[in-house]
Amino acid sequence: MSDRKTQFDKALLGLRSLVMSGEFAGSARLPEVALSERLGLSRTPLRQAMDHLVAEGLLERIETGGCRVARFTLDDINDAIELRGVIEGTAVRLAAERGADPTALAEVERVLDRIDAALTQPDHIDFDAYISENASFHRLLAHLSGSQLMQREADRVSRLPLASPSAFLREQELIPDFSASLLRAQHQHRAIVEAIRAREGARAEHLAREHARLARRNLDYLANAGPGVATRVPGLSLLSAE
Amino acid sequence: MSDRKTQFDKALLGLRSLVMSGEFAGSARLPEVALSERLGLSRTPLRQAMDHLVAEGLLERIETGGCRVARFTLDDINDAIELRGVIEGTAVRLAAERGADPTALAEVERVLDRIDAALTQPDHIDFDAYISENASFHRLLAHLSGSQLMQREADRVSRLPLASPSAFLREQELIPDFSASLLRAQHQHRAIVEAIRAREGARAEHLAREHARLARRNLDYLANAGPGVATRVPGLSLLSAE
DNA sequence: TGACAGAAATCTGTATACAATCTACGTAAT
DNA sequence: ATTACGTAGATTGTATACAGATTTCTGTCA
Repeated sequence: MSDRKTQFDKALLGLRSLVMSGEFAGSARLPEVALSERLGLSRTPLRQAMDHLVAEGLLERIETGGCRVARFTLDDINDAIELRGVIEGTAVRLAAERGADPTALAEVERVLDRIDAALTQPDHIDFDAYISENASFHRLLAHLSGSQLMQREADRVSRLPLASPSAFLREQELIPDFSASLLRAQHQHRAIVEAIRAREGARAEHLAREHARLARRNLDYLANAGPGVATRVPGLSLLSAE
Repeated sequence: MSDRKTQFDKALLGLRSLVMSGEFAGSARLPEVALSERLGLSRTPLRQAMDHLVAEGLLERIETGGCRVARFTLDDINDAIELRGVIEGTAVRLAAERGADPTALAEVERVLDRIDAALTQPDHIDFDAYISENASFHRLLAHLSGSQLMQREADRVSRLPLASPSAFLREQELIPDFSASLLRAQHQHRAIVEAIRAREGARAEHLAREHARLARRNLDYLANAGPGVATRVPGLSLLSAE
């Protein structure tokens, strides 16, 4: 079965969340024995997980051996978001150019309907639903290209630290005009799908790029919102002062 | 020292070249013990290397355990080349928009001069020099953006199977009009740098995308050139019939 | 007091041992 | 003949042991 939890999976999830929590955010080396004991497994799967996170960019190798938590500037994260926009943009352009599978398109629109439902309840936006459906939308979007590679790379770039489409969605109460921004985002969602249907590749690409920029606004705001916020947004503590 | 050859490095290089040679191209599982003995190391660094090649896309995991050599369609490789064009295009666009470091720009132009020198000798094109300088050019190009992330990702996408800027350069004698194509490529190189200097981001981006398309032409030709060629071009034997 | 050398302790990279799982083959039943 | 099943062998995932390198600590000397 593919959903069998292996020790490596445990190590990966556990280590990632430990790192994102900021507990090891200094530039010290990650101690393998201590971590493996803490996670309840041996060094072998832990080191596997460390390799994986180095590839993801969350950790960086130390010349003399071992890893440390990587540090990011605001520019780094903005670049990562930009790159996500570019790759998602390419996926939707290819979907438009090559023609998307109607079944997949229909499924995307069902997701968009559910997002509408989450947003249009007056006085009560269902944030949890939005977050989960938004993630689905972005996953399905890459799928529309019909290219396994695009799907994989879009997925990958979303895992870059703080570049995910959902990175800042949990911080509703911290960001001003947040629900207005969600409505704008959903409008862009619709426009992207419309462009794909109309085989307007360039338009779809530009829309996807612009869509990613919404995350930059939120990031910039949170980064300047003072130190108290850093501890509440997972991963934000990895931001170095420049 | 960072140039200390570790067992993992040996495993990575050895395994990659074994896989690219096509010897294991069937869909059978890669036997770890046999491979580790053959490469003269233990299973630990070998498995590390396998993880790395899975992330690179050269191997794929098997549900029930272990890895096999991934198989590619022509479409897969064309997508990889397209993606390389997109990412290199983004890097040069950012370089143009943000302004490239003059020192780095000067170095890029020195490389271009050396490519000219390799190409303009009548009756004798220095292919080896071209290959090496071309690789330098592409590496430096990503560097111009000033973004570490772009550099890393451009590097990464060049390692996708058969998507590297140099993937088909060694097959000069197999491809018709090859030297003409090299001249065209160099013309595009110059234009890209010119666009960066002029801060013409969109132009730089489009040029880089178009530049990547040159590789697609070569790929399409080699893929249809019959079975004899597959054994001569490293990695081409991984192409599945569709 | 500060710098430096050397030794002790710690830690990583690698090899190997082990257990759970998968694969393959052979046997039996339909 | 073909399918189901069970067992034996092989193979992976994981833990642990070990050696070399690195960091840290301590004591000495300037």
